[in-house]
Amino acid sequence: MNKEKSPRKPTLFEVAAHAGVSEITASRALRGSNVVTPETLQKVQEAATSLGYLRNRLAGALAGGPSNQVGVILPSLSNIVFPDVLKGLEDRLEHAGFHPVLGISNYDPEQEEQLIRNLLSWRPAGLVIAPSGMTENSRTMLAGADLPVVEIMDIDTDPIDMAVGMSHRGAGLAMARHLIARGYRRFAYVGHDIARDNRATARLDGFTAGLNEAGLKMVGCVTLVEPSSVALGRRGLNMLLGSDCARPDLVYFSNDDMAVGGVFHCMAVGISLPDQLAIAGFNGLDIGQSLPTPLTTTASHRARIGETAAACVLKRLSGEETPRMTDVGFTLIAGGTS
Amino acid sequence: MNKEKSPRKPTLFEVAAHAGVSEITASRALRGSNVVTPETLQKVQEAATSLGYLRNRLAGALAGGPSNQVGVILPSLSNIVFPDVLKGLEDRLEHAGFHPVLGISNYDPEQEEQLIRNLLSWRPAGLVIAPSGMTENSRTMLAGADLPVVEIMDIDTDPIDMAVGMSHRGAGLAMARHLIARGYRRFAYVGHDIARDNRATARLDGFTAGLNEAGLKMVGCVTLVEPSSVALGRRGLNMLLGSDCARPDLVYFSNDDMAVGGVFHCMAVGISLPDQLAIAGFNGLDIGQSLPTPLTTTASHRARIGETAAACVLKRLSGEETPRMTDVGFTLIAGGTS
DNA sequence: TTGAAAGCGCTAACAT
DNA sequence: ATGTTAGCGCTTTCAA
Repeated sequence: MNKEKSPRKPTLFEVAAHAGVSEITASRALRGSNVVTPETLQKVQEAATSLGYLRNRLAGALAGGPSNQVGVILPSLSNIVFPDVLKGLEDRLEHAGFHPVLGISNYDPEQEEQLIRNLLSWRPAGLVIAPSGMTENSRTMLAGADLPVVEIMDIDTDPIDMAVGMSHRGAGLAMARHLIARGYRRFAYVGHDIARDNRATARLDGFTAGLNEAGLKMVGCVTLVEPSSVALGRRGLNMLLGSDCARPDLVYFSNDDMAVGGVFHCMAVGISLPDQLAIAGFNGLDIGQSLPTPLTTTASHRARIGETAAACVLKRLSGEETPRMTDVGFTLIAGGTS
Repeated sequence: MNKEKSPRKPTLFEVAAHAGVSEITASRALRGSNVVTPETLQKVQEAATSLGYLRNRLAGALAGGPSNQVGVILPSLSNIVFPDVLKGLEDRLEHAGFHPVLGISNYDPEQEEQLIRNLLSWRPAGLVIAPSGMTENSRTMLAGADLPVVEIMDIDTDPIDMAVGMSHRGAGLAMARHLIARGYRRFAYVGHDIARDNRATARLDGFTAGLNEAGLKMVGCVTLVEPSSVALGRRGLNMLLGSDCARPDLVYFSNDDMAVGGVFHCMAVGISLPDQLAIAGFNGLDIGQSLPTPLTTTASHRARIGETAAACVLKRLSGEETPRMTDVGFTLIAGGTS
């Protein structure tokens, strides 16, 4: 396969020759311009099909035509959160015939900078990024690149161009207030590698602020320097309860994966929820809501963030006005684990 | 932002002029050719930095330079399976400075064909695809495109160029044999939208074949025409047990998401696992293994499939020999739910 | 080690 | 409605 030296792919020139028109007419026809007559359109289409012509967008974009590529930089694909965002993005982009060109930064500003440089070198139509501590260079490149740039997930900081997301600090704060109103007083926290995930940090900040408002503070805290997972949450809760801190009445987890792990730990060792211990998470994943007792959590609208970000790029490209900030909000879910 | 008419980005020509060399020398320097002297290299790099030069790979690729884009077509991003594959792919590609350009086919052959056409029009260096019933046109385009093409997930059919995956039929068969050896006899199945997911179908085929070997057949079967999810598995098991089929002693689910839903249903209604009912899934997800009772399942090596596929593309590009078929295998996990 | 020439395949701009 | 001209910014020969 692919061994015989290919007889060079037909170009627009060949197609035009076969159809008996000029190159530019063939180009217009194939791109669906409405100035070509139906007859020429058909001739060109037939020529293209019979020759097996395949458009070369490299040349098209270089010559000043539009690109349909959108750079997308995400910190990770390890849990379902960013795939959900990507799904929303892809969905909306695909409807417009656009494609995401993907880069994963691993929460590393240096890698992120490298990715930005790399992706921009393809002259994409737009860029969507879930920032991981952008460097000065990163900001400069994006600000100077003259394309729509959407920073996603968080709206707690000022964006270079546009931002779509929610306030993670606000989510933590709302959850704290909700739980305090329900009567909980002795709070503990189980988190994952928080140094790199500043959105989790923002939630914890907000949560802590909520406790402070009521004159409370954490009675215990376990942070494990690993990526979040169900297994890690299970282990984390086990550590927390084994430590000599005051027995908490509610444990706030850095996200739902972790919280589900906490629920499983309780099931395994016979702690009854929510009487003996209450649990809250963040994200509103399917898995948490399908538990025998649905998880108390905050639903983040991940797919909607992706869709909205894509919409912002597309709108800007079509010359429409776009909001600088879009808050997709969050939804507190008062489940059965609290 | 982005409003002032941009003063046109500096091109290689500007960089070369600043460095006092020719365009081609600047090009060679910036691409890390080892024929330029260290002095010229430095001059060029300085010029590039001071001008804020950003390489244009559109032009580079059009002029015959290499592309570092790899088309990736997946059927879905809705559960963690394909993101895991994508993660493996991205990881390996990124190390080589390559980027996936993504398309989601939604298990639809027509969309898939459109995506192939679209992605190929960017003249990527390679293409990785989890096929969803490729059309004749799709096969023709891929066979004629003269680039490395890797079909992933399944190795039960003959690939156009290369294939990386596992035998889903074999996985179903192995699970059936294992369970029969453990003494189970009354099997039922709960599945999701199987018409579109032919890998799930292949597993079921294999599983059924295993039953046949032992002179057994399914005592019950529920198939719900929706994407798989924990919630759906829970619902599916509820329906199965409410139907008038013979009471099964083991339920095989179309995947782990579904199976975990089944486990949750049992927990909720007080069916004890595995005494009253046994459950088996497929994929070996973290969530299943973190259950109070770890799930019996077959681990698929998803990230490894992605990594291997990327490696195949990269190898082929560097002129090395590549295997036509790579079987990454699967691992049966005898958990506590059976 | 460096450079000059020639194009990659297409599209915008300006005719006609 | 169609065509002509002139590049887009780079890299591959081929030469010096």
